[in-house]
Parts: sequence; structure tokens; C-alpha cells
Amino acid sequence: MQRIVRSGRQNEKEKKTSALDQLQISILEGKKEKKSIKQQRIGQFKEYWDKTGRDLIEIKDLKDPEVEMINYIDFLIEQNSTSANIVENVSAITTLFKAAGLSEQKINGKVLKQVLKRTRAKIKQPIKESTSYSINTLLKFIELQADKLQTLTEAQFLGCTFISIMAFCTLRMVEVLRADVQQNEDNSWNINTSMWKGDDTDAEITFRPLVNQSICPTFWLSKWLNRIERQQLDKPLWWLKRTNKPATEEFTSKSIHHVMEQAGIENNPTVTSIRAASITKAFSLGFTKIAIDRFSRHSDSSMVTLKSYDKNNNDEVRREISKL
DNA sequence: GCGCTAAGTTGTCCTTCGAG
DNA sequence: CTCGAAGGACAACTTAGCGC
Repeated sequence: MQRIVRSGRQNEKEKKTSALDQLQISILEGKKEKKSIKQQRIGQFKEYWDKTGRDLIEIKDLKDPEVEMINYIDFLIEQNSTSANIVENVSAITTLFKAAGLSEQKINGKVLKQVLKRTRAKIKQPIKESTSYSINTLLKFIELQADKLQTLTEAQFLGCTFISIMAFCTLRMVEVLRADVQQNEDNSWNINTSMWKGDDTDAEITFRPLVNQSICPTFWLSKWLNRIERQQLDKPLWWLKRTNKPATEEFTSKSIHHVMEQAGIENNPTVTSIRAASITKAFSLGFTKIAIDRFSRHSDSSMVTLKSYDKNNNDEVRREISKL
């Protein structure tokens, strides 16, 4: 499996080099194409290069591209460039140098890495301690909607069903979207989906009816199937009557956002935030890391949760420590 | 409004480094 | 030597925005 993936990546690289050949030709001949960001950077570089009184063609014969790059960085710092700009410049010029036929080893050496270290550090995204909203807000809203199913639009219905599923099994949106379900004899439901991230395996998740029926995925799923009048797998699960097609990713994403907005969640958070909120709640309930790994199906949860999930915990830890 | 594309974000894999 | 942490590269996922 892995080998196949790798050879795929290599193909990508081959494609890139051929694109680079074109880049090389257009740059070295000085042609102007559409302005991409990368070319703007190269324009900035050309300004610097012209000041040194050389022709762009001479890049090919550079003895020590690394030193050249460092000089250029100094030049940018003198001009009070932002850190982000410098990093992007280096990336663009590396591409340019490579296109001109210089070897990567010569360009990207240890010294350059050291020089860039401080600059890179400045643009890193900090690990934020922003508090995420509580998943309870969403669940309460869905509970309310369950009483007035008839009045919901198709989009609202879809959004509620998705949120219910995502809150309880932390699948990603697309994973739910390509899933299929079936009802078992004991009234539990199986969701079959394939995960492309992570282990690249199929997942089968079983929902059993919860005490609180109104927020239970089983309830929403059965109502959804009623609504689209599906008999025995004759249609895809997320079939929309309105368009007579399966729901698209974009439409699903928009519906979920819409429901979240109606539930009174501010700042328009992303769809994955549902996953995050759910995992955060699991942590605050005191489940072990192992249980949460299994629940979220992260293979490497410590870093991931630190980066993206479990956002409220630090406050709680501090509060507990402060108790004497 | 829909569908598409490009840009932005998130997650995993792989490598390197340093401590024990 | 082994383990965990950190960082880079890249793939997968999500969203914004545009043209129709």
C-alpha cells in the first residue's frame, strides 16, 4: 500500500519538474506571464539581482547559491520585510534556482537553515488556548428541532442529522458523506464508511438508541430515510429531493454552518470544530487518553489534541491547582 | 443558487536530535 | 540503543469566492 502511495508521489514530482522547465524557460527569457504570487517574489528578487549588475542567465553558473540566498535575505531584512515575506521569498527563489538547474543540496544547506530559524519562528502559529464552544449548545438546539421536524427545510434537516452523527462518533464530514447506513434487528444502526486519512481503513460504527432520543443519531437517521423515501438502498444515503442528486460537499458544509449559526454559535467556526468540541467534552468528563484515542480514532492523539483540540482544559487544570 | 477552483487549514508520515 | 519530541513535507479536508 505504502509503496503504491510513494510511487504516486514520485509521479507528482515528475510532473512538477516538467512544470519547472517551463518556468525556467519563461523566467530566463524574461517573459511575462500571469502574475502569480511566486512571480511577484521573483520580481522582487530580480530587482535585487539587477542592482548587483548581473543578468538572470548567470544564475545557472552560480558557484554558491546558499551564500547568494543569505545575502538576499540580508537585503530583505534591510528593507524591513516581514518574516512571512522572507520565508516565501526563500521558497520562491529556491524554486527559481532549482529551475535553473542548481542542485538542491547546494541551495538548502545547514547555514541557510540556521539563518532562517529565527525568521521561521516568528511566523509559526502559536498553540492557542482559545476556548471552544460547548457541544451542549448544539445538542440542545438539535433537541429543540426534533419537535418540529415537519417545518425543517431539507438543508436544516441534513445539517441536524450530520451534527448529531458527528457529535457522537467524531467522523469527519466527508467520511459521513460517503457513508452508508443500515438498521439492525435490535434497533441499532450501523454506519459504514471508509477513512482516507489515518489508517486508510474502513470503519463500522454502531449506534444504539440513547436515552435522550431527540439528539440520538439513530432517531435522526431513521427520520431522514423516511423523508427521502428510501426503500432498501435504492438511493444514496444523502439523496436530496430538491436537486434529485446526492448532497455535495459544499452543500453539506453550508447546511451545517447554517444550523450552527441558528444554534447561536458565534464567529462561524469550522465544521471540524464539532469534532473538537466533542473531544473536548470527552476530556473534561475525565475519560482516559486511551478511551479518547479510540473514540476519536486518532493514532497520534497527544500532539494533535494539543494542537487542535482539548482547548478548554488548561483553564480547568489551573482552576483545580488553585484550590488549596 | 449552483458548481467549480484555488487558497487555507488540519492531520499523518517520516526523519532527526538529544536524553537516559 | 530506545524513546519521545519536534519539524518539514505532503496529502486530505474545508471554505471562500467567482462565473454562470
